[in-house]
Amino acid sequence: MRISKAQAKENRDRVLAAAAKLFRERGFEEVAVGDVMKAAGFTHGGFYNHFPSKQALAAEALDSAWTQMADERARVGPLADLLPRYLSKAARNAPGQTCPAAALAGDVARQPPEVKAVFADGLEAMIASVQAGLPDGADRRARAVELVARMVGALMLSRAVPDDRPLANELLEVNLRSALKAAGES
Amino acid sequence: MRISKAQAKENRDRVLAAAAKLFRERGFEEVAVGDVMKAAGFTHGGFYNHFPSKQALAAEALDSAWTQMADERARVGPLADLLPRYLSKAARNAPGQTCPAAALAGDVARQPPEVKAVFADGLEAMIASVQAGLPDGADRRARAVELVARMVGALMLSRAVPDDRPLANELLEVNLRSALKAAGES
DNA sequence: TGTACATCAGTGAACGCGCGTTCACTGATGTAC
DNA sequence: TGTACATCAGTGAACGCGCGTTCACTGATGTAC
Repeated sequence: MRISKAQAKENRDRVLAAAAKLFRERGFEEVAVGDVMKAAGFTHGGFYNHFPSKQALAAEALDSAWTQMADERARVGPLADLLPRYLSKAARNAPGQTCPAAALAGDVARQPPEVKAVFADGLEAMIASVQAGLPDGADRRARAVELVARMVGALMLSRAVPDDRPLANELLEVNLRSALKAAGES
Repeated sequence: MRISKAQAKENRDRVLAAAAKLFRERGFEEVAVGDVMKAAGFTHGGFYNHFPSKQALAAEALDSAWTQMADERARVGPLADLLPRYLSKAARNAPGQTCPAAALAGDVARQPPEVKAVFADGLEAMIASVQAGLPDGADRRARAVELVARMVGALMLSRAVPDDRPLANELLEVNLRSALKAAGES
């Protein structure tokens, strides 16, 4: 049955949203095209009406995840409000709805250039946004790059450590404290 | 043909070394048991004489990679010598021979608890080693945790960005500079 | 505005392929006597 | 020390399964007149 153009676009967006969530939760390879379509409420066959390949979906879904994260940055506002959310246990336990870098940097490193390019664009935007929230100074860009590396590293490592180890929370807390210090100096 | 016990152990070690390299290069899911055996010079069927499952290999290979990295830390010596190696283009391009955290943290986050435990042990050792190389002070452990998060984050992000973007090197250089500063203060 | 037909989003079966794992087999090593 | 036999590391075919992708089909939507 054919569907209205508006409906088709909405359905495509549902697929993309499901992919953005599932890929961050399980990684590119561990999510099947069928899983994404099922999560969006469809059967798998229709996938290729919207995307030429799974890899193309990966690139678009990554872009979509970055956009979602940029929207949240805009909504939350100041860096001092963002950091405690970014380095929280809640974020740790919800990779599907949080930073694409922390969820997918390892996977993206093994993806083709097109996917890496999308990743880099989103990361540049994140760095620029963090930079805008830092106190003035000649090395503000450098401080932003450092802070982003630390945020992403801390969240990733915390997720790779078993929940019940003190280290899992230590990574978040220690880095949050010093990140707030970096964001607060003026 | 049966093989001598010494030879069998040596063969097992060869499989483990191949796995430690391949898993870091391509991730757990993207490497087949057959790939590992072939890289070690065997056919795939004999794998189960040495390991009960691919997952068990993943845990052992991760442990092996951490040991290899700890050996290198011991060999290189002072933190000020280690940091320029860790955050180098050479390291960026050789995930199979460098830090397991930077190569596999994303994958490990989705692995069962046994694998996460091995990861956490290696990470604790790395933190302790970095801590020992830092200037004295009450918050030395915290500074070590921060530094490790930044090192791992910077290397991972650099690998996820296309080689030809300035950001790929900026991540390494900026973080190296400030890491050396953190290591040098006394 | 109404009619006839082309379009195309979604369905579900089917494809070829590579994966993790199993198995029967081989023959040198290890061991019981 | 020598002999007979059990052991077991390595081989390569085979297994069942899930994957990405293709395809014939359906029927409501879009469009030409």
